[in-house]
Amino acid sequence: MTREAVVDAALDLLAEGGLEAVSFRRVAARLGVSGPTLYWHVENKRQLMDLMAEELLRRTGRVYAGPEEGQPWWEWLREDARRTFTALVATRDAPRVVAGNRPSPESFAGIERVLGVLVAAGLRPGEAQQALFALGSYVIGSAVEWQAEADRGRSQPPAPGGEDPAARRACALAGQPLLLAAITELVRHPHGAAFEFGLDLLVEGLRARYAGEA
Amino acid sequence: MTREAVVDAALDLLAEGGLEAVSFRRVAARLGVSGPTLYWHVENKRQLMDLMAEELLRRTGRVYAGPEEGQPWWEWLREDARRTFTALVATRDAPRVVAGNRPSPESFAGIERVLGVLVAAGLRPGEAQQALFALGSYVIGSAVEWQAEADRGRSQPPAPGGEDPAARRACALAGQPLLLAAITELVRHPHGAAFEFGLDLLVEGLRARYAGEA
DNA sequence: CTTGACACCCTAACGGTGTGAGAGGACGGT
DNA sequence: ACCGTCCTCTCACACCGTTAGGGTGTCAAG
Repeated sequence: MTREAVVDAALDLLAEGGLEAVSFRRVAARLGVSGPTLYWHVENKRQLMDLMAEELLRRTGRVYAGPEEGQPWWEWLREDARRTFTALVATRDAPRVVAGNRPSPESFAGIERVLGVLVAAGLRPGEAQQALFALGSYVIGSAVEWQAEADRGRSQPPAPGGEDPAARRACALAGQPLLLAAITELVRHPHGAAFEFGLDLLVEGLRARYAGEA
Repeated sequence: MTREAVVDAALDLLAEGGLEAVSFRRVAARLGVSGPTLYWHVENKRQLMDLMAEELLRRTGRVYAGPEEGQPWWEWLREDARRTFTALVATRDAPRVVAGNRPSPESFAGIERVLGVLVAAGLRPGEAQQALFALGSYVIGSAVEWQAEADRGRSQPPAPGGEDPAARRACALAGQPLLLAAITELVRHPHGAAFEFGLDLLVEGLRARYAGEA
């Protein structure tokens, strides 16, 4: 009955039933423990959420680990963002849990390492931090938006216009030809294409701005 | 006692006490009405949140209005994102309310107009939509992150290290010299600088990619 | 003038939530 | 044998979203 076990149980509940399924009583029940007992291991619900966010980020696979041998820093930034995004989108409501959680003191060392890489590439420390902030904001913003759309699709599938999805879209978007064209164009792409588009803008912008100074 | 009044009261409560201060009973009390009465005007709490998000976006000042005469599309994109960001950051918890709300059907017309502008600039409809998605995700992601930090500063000001903020930072970040350098560098900038950095990357990336084809 | 329909509001209540207070059991050191 | 510390319990509070059902008022039709 450690604090880790509590966080694990909470994350299990999150994966199964979404954010609203995570309650103190339910987490306790899953551990064979009754309600307020959790207050011995965890200070707050807020703190539990923070711990969950931290653990979720840790499970995305060695975030802030640093680039591999011979890998350009921009490629590494891109891949790290991509991995975080897919991991967040994979488990239900994970983006909403992670959103707005400042890295814990123990993550500072990792951030420090990444800043080191970027500073070695020619960025000033402030620029490096801004770049990290921009990438992080974009990743979690995209993940939140993405999951919200997934939830919507799960709750209101009864749309008029028949069974064919294309026909339904055409019916719903009558009068907005460009939106219709955009969506039918995007439907052919893999699911993460919209995310990749902005990611490419950010990373390539960084590369164009700072590459070659290392 | 219209639905608009309910949403207005809810937004007042949000501005005063944050998201957790917005409850059906409190909104009703502010309107001189008792609890479940709201169910006559509003279907759900979820729907109330959606309406609040919609109204919040509307109050950012004519979003999706279209560029002004002689204004390049990229400048207009940038300014629109900036206005939305500052408006969201201005009222407490507004980012969390807005995050993950798909534009209502009535906003489709506005989106259609923006897509028209971008398509006229040479983007394909799918690209235009991806650009809008990227900008929107970045804006709300930044706003959420930003406000979360503001909340944190409000809740845990008792930090060790004395009164001087700089000394406190130096104490807290001992061992992370680059982070310390980054923060002391950023403290001199206006508060929106970190947001502006990523916004510039996105907008300039779009401009470099598609300008001149119009 | 009466009657009925409808819009709007009420109270009572249910099950759930986060959280606090205090009691009690297990266990190791003195 | 006693104490203190860890851990869990029960009980209780105040609040939450939501449902059910019973009222008022206004207003049109008979």
